Amino acid sequence: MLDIQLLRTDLESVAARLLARGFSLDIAAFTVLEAERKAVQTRTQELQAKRNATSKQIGIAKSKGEDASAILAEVATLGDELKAAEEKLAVIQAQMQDFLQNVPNLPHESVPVGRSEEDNVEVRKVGTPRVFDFEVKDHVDVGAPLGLDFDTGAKLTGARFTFMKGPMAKLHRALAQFMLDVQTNEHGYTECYTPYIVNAETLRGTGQLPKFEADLFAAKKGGQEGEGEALYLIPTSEVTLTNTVRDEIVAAEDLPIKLTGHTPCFRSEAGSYGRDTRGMIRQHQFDKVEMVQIVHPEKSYEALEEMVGHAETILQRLGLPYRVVSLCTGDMGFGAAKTYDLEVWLPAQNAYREISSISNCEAFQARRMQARFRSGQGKPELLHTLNGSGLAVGRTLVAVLENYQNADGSVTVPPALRPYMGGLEKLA
RNA sequence: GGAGAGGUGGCAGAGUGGUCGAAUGCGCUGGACUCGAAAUCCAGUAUAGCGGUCUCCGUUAUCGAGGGUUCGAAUCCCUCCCUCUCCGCCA
Repeated sequence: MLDIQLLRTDLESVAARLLARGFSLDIAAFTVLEAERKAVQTRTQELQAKRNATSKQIGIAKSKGEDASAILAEVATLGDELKAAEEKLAVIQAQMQDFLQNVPNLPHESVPVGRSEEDNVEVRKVGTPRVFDFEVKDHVDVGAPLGLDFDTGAKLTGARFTFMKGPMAKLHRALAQFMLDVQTNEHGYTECYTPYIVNAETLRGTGQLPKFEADLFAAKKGGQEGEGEALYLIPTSEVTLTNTVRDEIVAAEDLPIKLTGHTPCFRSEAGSYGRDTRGMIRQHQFDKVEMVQIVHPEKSYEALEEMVGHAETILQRLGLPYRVVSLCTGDMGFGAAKTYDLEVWLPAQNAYREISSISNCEAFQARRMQARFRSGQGKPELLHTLNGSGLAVGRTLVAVLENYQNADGSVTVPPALRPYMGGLEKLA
């Protein structure tokens, strides 16, 4: 959520900056709503003040044993107008809230301007794609004999669910543990175990709601019909890790807060049908090791670069070639002020594919969450929040299978993972 | 799932219709005392919003959340959420 103060004072330039990311701010609607708000709020508060003052006098009169009926008659006429004004104000404020909740974050000045993926800017390329002396198979074909089973996933649940067995399941677990160990032991993140099901307020905090409900899975208690608050499966543990500071005022000394966790992620991704239908690139359920940092506003861009490095470490240790891309204004997510994607080399696709996305949301989420910090005797200030994958486990598995495949159908275990695989060097 | 008790400021805890944004204690900040410290004393100490003559003044809202009764609600009524204790069940 943007600072409404900014919209009031600098509407035109906010609109211009949002246009760069393809969002057209309804200036007229805002202006009308804001004018109405001001008039109704002022009037409402006048009436409330009058009511409060009069009621107080009634109290004083009665306590002295005086007759209060004259004052009582005076305030009696206030009721209807006050009630109408309060109701109208509530409607306007709800409309304003709804308006603000649907406006995306402002892009940072360093973000390249562009319309789509095409306009993203490559920052650096690391590692050299391996040259194969045989015809490479994609991860579906490499994985099948090793326990990567899409048919069973489809039988149990439906399309875009995967079942893994034997070496595949073990490799998957090894990857997650390796990532978690690096982030906690070497990069200073605190390991967390979080709920996989959250309430709507939590999703509003990080910006998935109200705008992106169609991308989520909802859950209800067995046998329950409609009643009760809706709960949702987390689409990423950014949601749970970031919301730990919702409605909190943390001490400045406790910053930065660095959290990590390994969780499944559930995404219905309505609208992505037809894309990446083969294999486990795009699933309704996948695992991810997430990094979240909650920092002082002045430190957030420093933290962003640092987090990109934390994610890169994983790829480097696994010996996977990748590139770092700075997303353009048109390709960034709703809450991000700046985003870097890490794209890993997939030989079967002969392309780099997204494996991590690291964003600085500045105060966008913090404002929604009322997540603040206080230094000394100062006023509470909004924090900055950052999140990034370190990394997506499923896609990393895909990358390992494709990059480490051998002519005989076996897959070499990257040395970094061997301690997690009982020293195993090859999957066959 | 059954029975009961609760949710009040940074914390503890009082307040069952009226000058209550809320006693008191602790904590914290400033000051006095002191060579300095402790102790003691004095003062201050929530958040958000709105308006203005905008380092200040005025005003509104907030006592788990939402609704209701009332001129007036922390206090009464309804719904929901959460916590605790005991029993049951379960991993």
